[in-house]
Amino acid sequence: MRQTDYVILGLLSERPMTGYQIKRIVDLRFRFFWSESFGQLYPALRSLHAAGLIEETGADTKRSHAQRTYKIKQEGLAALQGWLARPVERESVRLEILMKLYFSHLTEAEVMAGQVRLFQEKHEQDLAMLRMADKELRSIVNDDPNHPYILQVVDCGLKVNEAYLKWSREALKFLESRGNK
Amino acid sequence: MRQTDYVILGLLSERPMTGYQIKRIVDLRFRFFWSESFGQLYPALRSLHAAGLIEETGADTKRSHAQRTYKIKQEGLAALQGWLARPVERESVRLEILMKLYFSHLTEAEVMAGQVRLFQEKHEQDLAMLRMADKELRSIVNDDPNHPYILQVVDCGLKVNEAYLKWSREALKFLESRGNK
DNA sequence: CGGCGCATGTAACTTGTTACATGATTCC
DNA sequence: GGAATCATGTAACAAGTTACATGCGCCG
Repeated sequence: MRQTDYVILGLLSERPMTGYQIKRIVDLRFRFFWSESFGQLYPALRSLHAAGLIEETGADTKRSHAQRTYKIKQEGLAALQGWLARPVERESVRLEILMKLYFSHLTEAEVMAGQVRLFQEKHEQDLAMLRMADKELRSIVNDDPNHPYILQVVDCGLKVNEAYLKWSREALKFLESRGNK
Repeated sequence: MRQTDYVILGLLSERPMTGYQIKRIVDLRFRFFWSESFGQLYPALRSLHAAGLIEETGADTKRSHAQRTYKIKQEGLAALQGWLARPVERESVRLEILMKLYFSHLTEAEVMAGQVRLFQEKHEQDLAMLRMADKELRSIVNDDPNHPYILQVVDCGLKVNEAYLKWSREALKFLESRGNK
């Protein structure tokens, strides 16, 4: 069982879904701390099905590219709960921008400023999306037992992205002052 | 050329080094935003050598497990500078703790609090190391043209880890209040 | 009827980790 | 001479991406 398997089980614990829907949700909601590709998702769904942790609901599973909606089974939920209780194994972060910046005395400050501006734009977008999610969730926080937990996740995103943006502004100020020399 | 190749070129641009020393530096200084394993490093050193971007300095390269000290060549420096100027391609973050938290209405709040405490401890360590690096660098900021840039990198680490810790405290407060119910 | 969005799937490839084997050097 | 640390290397595996092929259903 890989991390991908547990992400799938988690999302299926909310409601039955297709692989495509899972991918959409990961891209939208988990964007700032996770990613999955179809190349991981579809094989993982097959193997979870083969392992009896999820089942297919609905009709025509015969056609080759028919829509497949999966539903979590008791066994799947148990596996998910086991994972939730086990300590985190892999926390991976790779920020190419920081590696570049580390060596950027070898290049023009103005070039590096361009890199930081792109970084800043990306995280401004993330922050905007997180603020929207936060606002919406707060208005329906009591509708579902998992909403308060999701708010915590969003809050981490808010804080980290605010830190990124604050840093971007300062780094840009520094690089721009260098560029003028 | 992969990301690993450029990290190696970057470190060799400071001074000649062995693969082992590169690994040590990545583990210590880049810890909070990067990682490399020996399984990547040694083959990468070979291929950079074969490509003529780095050269071996020193004597006995005949023995099988002899120490190999590599030095960057002009071509290597040019390749590195090219990479620095190209836009960032891959920015990857995977925070298992947030994925777990997202689904943690399915488990005991006290269990999840344990996960957050581990996260908190890890980032307290990172922050302590970053604060030390910051202090030391500030005292010798004019000794080397790359020090001001490295300070920027450290500053990003400081801000992000402070955000993580602030979040951890709040998330713990939330989870502990849930646990008592 | 053409394009778009939904949808599934896989093969080739790249990337990264782990475990292991080996050997050199230093210091007690 | 034994332990720790420095040091190199690889093979097997695991994880992840990309590019491509297929096909459905809806809307204009």
